Amino acid sequence: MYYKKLPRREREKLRHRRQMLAAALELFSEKGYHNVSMREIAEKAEFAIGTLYKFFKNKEDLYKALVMEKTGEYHRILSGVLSEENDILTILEDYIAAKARIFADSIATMRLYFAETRGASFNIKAGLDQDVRKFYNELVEQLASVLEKGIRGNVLREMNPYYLALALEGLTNAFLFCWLEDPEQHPYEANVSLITELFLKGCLAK
Amino acid sequence: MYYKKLPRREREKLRHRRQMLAAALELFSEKGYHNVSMREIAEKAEFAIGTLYKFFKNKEDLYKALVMEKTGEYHRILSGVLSEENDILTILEDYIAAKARIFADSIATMRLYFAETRGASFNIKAGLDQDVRKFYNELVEQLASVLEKGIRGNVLREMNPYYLALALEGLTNAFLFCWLEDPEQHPYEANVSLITELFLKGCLAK
DNA sequence: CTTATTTATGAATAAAGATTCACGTCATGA
DNA sequence: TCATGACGTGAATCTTTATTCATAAATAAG
Repeated sequence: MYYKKLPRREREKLRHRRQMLAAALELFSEKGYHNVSMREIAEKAEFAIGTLYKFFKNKEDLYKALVMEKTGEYHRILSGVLSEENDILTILEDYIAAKARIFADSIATMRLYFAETRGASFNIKAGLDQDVRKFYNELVEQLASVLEKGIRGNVLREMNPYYLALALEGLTNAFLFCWLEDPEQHPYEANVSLITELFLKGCLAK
Repeated sequence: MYYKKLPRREREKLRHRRQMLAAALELFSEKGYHNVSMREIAEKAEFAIGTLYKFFKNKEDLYKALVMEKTGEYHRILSGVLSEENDILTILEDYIAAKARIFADSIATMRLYFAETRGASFNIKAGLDQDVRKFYNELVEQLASVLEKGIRGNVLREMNPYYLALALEGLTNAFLFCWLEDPEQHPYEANVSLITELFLKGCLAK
């Protein structure tokens, strides 16, 4: 384990950095990029403004670091699920459930994540935009290739796998948004099987 | 026709107001609320800043007027489709297609609309948020009640109609977003039937 | 203990942008 | 033609932040 080797000073520095990012996450996800000031972040993290600037070149840099870090985590998990050796249907259910778990773990991150990937990425000038999109597109592509395998194996019917992936994303996201707005009224976990069913069999009677 | 009765002065005033809103729409939808200045809007509309403030109390007021106006239009159309006397399947296809048409008509408005309803509404402090959400929720409820009719008529299978409406929204929105990002690569119109099929029959083989 | 180095601080600076308002300009009616 | 009120103007003001930097505190090295 690398971090054990690091001298105390270094470890502290990393911890401070994490604290700053945690404070920033909470604020950004609640109020959005432009409605949060560096002063606010500094106060919440219990550091001086100047200290923030020792760690991050500027506000955009801080934001980018935050989003990239969280996006990376998120995608690593989902990508892992999609790489399992299970059969398609199991993978799909796992994927849908994994999304639920990630959301449950950290609503704040999710808000941020969606603001970036789904909102027309108005929050920030440029640059980040591209990087996050890349992550997201990779995930959709990976999902598409899993679905394609299902199609080739005659488990799923013949259709454009990319669009199918898109559909699944749209479906799950709709429920996740709904859940975000009113967590106890619309629990996502409870709907995992509904989503799976709907995706596989549609809503037509019989 | 009311506007004919209005004295010329009044009509001009209304036209000016529209011009300002049009300029604002273009800018906001392209760069987002916080990255557009009142000066910019004034210049684009070819008025002085002071004039803008004669029409709108402040920036937020202008934004709100804009979003509410466009949201109203959008929902009036979709609500109309949902109120037709046709059978469920026809209504559904019409609905999906109507969404396509609206999007095609004005990408700018759509960006704005989604930034408000789907992005966690970071763009603006409050107030608007609620009003727009209300519009959106009404629409989903209306869609749900149409779907419910379909369920009662045994055309669709037994399930929570609200969640079904949610699913359809998610599905269509995913494709619309995709189209927004790359209009010629992923034409939405071309996918209307794919969406309908998928929604009704799912993707399971046989 | 002294010096050097690294890290933390927050008052001061600078820039951006929202909002105001005292003043022109134009149309209307007497 | 002149008076009046509605409309339009944009320089000046007022706020709000992002960002810098001289200084202090903490830590490590000798």
